[in-house]
Amino acid sequence: MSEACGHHHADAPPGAADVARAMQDADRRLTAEGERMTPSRLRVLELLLAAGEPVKAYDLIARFGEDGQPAKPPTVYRALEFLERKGLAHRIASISAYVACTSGAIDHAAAFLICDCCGATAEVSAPVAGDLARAAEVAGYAIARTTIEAHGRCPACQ
Amino acid sequence: MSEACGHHHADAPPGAADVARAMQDADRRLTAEGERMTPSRLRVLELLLAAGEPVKAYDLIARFGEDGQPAKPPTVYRALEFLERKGLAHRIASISAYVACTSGAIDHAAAFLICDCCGATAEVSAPVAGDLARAAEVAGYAIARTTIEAHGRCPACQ
DNA sequence: AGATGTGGTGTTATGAGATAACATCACGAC
DNA sequence: GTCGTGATGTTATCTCATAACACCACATCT
Repeated sequence: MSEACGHHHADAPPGAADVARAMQDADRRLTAEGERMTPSRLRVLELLLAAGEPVKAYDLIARFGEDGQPAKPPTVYRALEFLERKGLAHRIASISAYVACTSGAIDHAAAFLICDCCGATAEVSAPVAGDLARAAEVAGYAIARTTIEAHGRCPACQ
Repeated sequence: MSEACGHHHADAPPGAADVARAMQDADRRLTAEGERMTPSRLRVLELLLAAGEPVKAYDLIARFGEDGQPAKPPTVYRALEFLERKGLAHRIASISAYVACTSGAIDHAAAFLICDCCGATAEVSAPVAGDLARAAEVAGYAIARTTIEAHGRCPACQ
């Protein structure tokens, strides 16, 4: 996740208690909606939450087994697709990575600030809806979803 | 480039004269800047301009030779990197495709409206700079470049 | 002219990201 | 209990992108 600035310094990852709480919240919410929070889906969510920063799919695959056994790619990609569909995770296209959603809102258009130095990301909720929606209206497009990713340096890396 | 809507209808591609003119403009401008507009670079630019919509890298590779001979991947990826660096092309991360720049401005932050049905795209210039810049400032991030891509349906596909 | 530095190209090979296809399984509804 | 639906396991493959290294073109300096 890091680049040429020489000093690596990711955010402190969330503690195990935070991860467990977020997982329980998600589990309860989705189960109430009639969705199936299966072990694979919970495990991928756990890995994303524990990382606290964007993670590559193949890193998830490698970390999947408790005992160091990797998962098969479709196992993880299917879980990611589910989590993304349910608003628990986001794909960051510009770096081909995935991150747990840190916004309380569901069904939200997310935007990301991504540090090219240390890999930290900040999720900011839909700061651009107004402008972009206006541009789309002028052009006659009906927008279904957006990918908004800003790259640069986080406060610590400047 | 198209999806499940059943009716395929890309924009009419630009005519050969338009392509030739755009290539000459780019050639003159960059040559004046001391850059080398080599045959590979011109060819990739030509393919992008002629397509008039986002093109996958391996489609460019396949179409590269006049006689149907494909290029080697690095040839095309190097040209794309150059064209993107010079503001003549953009990568659209959410669909892993490349498109010729249709904005007159150089050094601009581009945003795209992408039709998931027919693959048409509209480049709109940095409609979001204000909002996103504000969010970045609040979070303390120094932004260097942005990826802004909105997916949905173009007027013709609705 | 000859030396040399920089940037571009050709080529081989491989790494990284993602999905197709098909068999099997779990579970609720009827 | 059988049937449909959605999840999973498994194999294989496809797509996207780059590393590494040799060689070449061209400008510049002496």
